[in-house]
Amino acid sequence: MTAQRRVVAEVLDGEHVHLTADEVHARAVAKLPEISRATVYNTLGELVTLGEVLEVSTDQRAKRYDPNAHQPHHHLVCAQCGAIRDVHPTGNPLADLPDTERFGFTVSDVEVTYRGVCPNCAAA
Amino acid sequence: MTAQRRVVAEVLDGEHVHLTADEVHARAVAKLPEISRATVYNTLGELVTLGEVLEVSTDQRAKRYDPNAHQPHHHLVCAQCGAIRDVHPTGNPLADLPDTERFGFTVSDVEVTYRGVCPNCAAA
DNA sequence: CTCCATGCTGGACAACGTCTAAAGCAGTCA
DNA sequence: TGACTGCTTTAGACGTTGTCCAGCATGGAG
Repeated sequence: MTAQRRVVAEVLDGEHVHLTADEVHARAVAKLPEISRATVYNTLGELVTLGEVLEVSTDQRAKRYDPNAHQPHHHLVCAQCGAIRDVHPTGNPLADLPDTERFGFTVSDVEVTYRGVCPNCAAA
Repeated sequence: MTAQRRVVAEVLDGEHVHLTADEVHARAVAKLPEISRATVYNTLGELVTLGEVLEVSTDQRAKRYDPNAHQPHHHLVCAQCGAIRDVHPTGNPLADLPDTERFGFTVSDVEVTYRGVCPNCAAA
């Protein structure tokens, strides 16, 4: 546990939104000016490997990091502004995939992304 | 309808796999050597707008283009080799999102991505 | 034939992420 | 204490993917 890793962890812990790697870097620099981009990427990668943080890619521009890794949830994305909310649908999509549709895969995870327009963008 | 657009459409029609933009470009060049990358991107973008082709992003490296746009389906991705299969789960995930979880969004679409390990990678 | 609109081309550019060589910074062991 | 060892960080180069733009080609209208 180095100063750099602590700062990255603090940034993610403090902000309960879905930050991009660059946003994490920007906030980390505010706390520790000499931290480098590579370190932020490395640390984020380690946190993902450890299961402390989830990688989410709702658009294909930049990965986002979700500190809420311990409670399973899915995402609702505004198609216009890109805002992301965590949502908790009922039902279990894993159970909705019959064996005949698994093609021999060992299926371990499902990711559900709802897309729509948020109230802000709808008003504009 | 120009020669370039025809070639892009042919590539997508001929290959029932999920190609990246660069793969589409490579195959298009084989049929029409002077086609440029920008044209492929433009044409793919138009096809997506027209609803003829779906944009899929299962990894965050490159968008993939799915010619099977007219039948709703979801995707099963191998976490190791990246292979993609179309799947048709039972149930309707849209109905699984209660109003209290919509936060005022107008939800129009759901994308479900199953992740696992394909038989090939499991054997290796 | 000339003009005009449209589309194509090639290359520059931008965003995002990864890699590498070198330096820093503990601990360990004599 | 001083050298050794291994891990981390740094800065920047690099690669990939995608977008933009200025100029050229093409084909139809008048």
